[in-house]
Amino acid sequence: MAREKIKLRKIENAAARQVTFSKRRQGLFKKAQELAILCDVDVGVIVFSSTGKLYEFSSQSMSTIIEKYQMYSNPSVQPDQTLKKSMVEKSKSIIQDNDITEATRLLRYLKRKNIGELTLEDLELIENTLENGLCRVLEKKGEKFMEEIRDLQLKGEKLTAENALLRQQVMEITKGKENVALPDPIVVSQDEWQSCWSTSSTLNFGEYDDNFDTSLKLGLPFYENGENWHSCAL
Amino acid sequence: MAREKIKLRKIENAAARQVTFSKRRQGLFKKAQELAILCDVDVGVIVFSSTGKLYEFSSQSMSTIIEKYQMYSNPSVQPDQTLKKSMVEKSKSIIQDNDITEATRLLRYLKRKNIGELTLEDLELIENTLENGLCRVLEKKGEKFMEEIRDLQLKGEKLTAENALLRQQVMEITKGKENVALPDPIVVSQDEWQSCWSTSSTLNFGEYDDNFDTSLKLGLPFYENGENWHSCAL
DNA sequence: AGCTATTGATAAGT
DNA sequence: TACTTATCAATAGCT
Repeated sequence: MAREKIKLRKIENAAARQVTFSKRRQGLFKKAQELAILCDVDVGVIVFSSTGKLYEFSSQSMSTIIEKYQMYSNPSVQPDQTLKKSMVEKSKSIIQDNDITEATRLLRYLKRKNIGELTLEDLELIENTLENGLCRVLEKKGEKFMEEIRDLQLKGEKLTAENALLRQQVMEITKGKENVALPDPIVVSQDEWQSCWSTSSTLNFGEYDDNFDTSLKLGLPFYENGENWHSCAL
Repeated sequence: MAREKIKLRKIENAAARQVTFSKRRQGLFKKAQELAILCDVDVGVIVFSSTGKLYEFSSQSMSTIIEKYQMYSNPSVQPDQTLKKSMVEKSKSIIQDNDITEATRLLRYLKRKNIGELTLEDLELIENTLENGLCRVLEKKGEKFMEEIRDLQLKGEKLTAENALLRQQVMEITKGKENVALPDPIVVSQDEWQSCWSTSSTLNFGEYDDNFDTSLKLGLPFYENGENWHSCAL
């Protein structure tokens, strides 16, 4: 945000990176401070430099904030019984979301139509779809998806933790009591749990991608090699 | 920083304060994100609204950062062991899929360009994108996402079942032995588990999104409006 | 939710 | 390392 726009990616020059780190860290803390005061909220910011050094800002005490955070994200509750059967159904209905369906239908229509035959109406339809439908919907979907996944992750963590605790209890109780017959617990190993992510890595279309538009905000040219794209203001 | 300068003190008007809170919270998270990427550092931000609602951003997993923080400020305490920390990262990479990025970049461009100015070349590009990229990719992406979620669900079910079994074991063993002292298990209730579909409770970034689109399908790239790692890329 | 006039943050340069 | 300044980015007040 200054003499030149910079791309949102790791600054390679170490010195420059250090300078930027100082400046932006200050800026971030200032913003946090302002947010806390203006809006009367609690804010905590933790930064670990690449060398492992800790920088922090908090409107109140950091430990208080962390405590609150942990209480919030790890509330202990009541025992459970059944499983969550409705989830799959939920998933299904989710997938056939209306807006997406509409948008996809449009796109399919466009695909069939000869490109030369597109009318202005078609184009406006495209734009409207993109503008009012797809973009926002997809955006929300991305967010929502991430929330769902993170939520599931949290639940999984809790369950795993509880699981470990329970298993430990059983171990302790039965210590030295080989006469106590117990059914083998169904165990989901941590490996298996984690594998649900590593197996899905094959589902990743690309690796970490440098082509990714990391420029700050809008305004970068788009398809830098295609001459007819140069003029576009994203 | 706008039409008028404001004083650095609590905004008295509740409505205005709420609006500012939304805007600046987004801004703060964006700044945090930029700092993390540009300077290759770990950043965690926790915000508690005055109503007690949690908002957070973290470049890695928040629990990792908090662990590090506690280790740093209290080296004697060895924090609990690693759960699936890489999952959030994985999620991020999933969201940053390449094809999607390309396709949505095109759409973003189209959104800005005056519809009348589209050249034939543009139109061909649209078609190609739609034909080869968007539809198929988005579909695939939706599937993948669902797979991820289903996978997590399965793991969760297994864990839940195992927990129930373990708890039963503990109950039986300790039956009539009130002298056996056991820590209370951390339990995730069914309600809570299910609620991960109906609410975005703990990790919700939006404020009053009653019209929030609960449908899910596609995850889209990354970073534009300052939402942390999920956002519109169109 | 969008839209701008302004203020604020900051990348380079000194 | 700190200061300066041209630019880019965030956002306050409105609609």
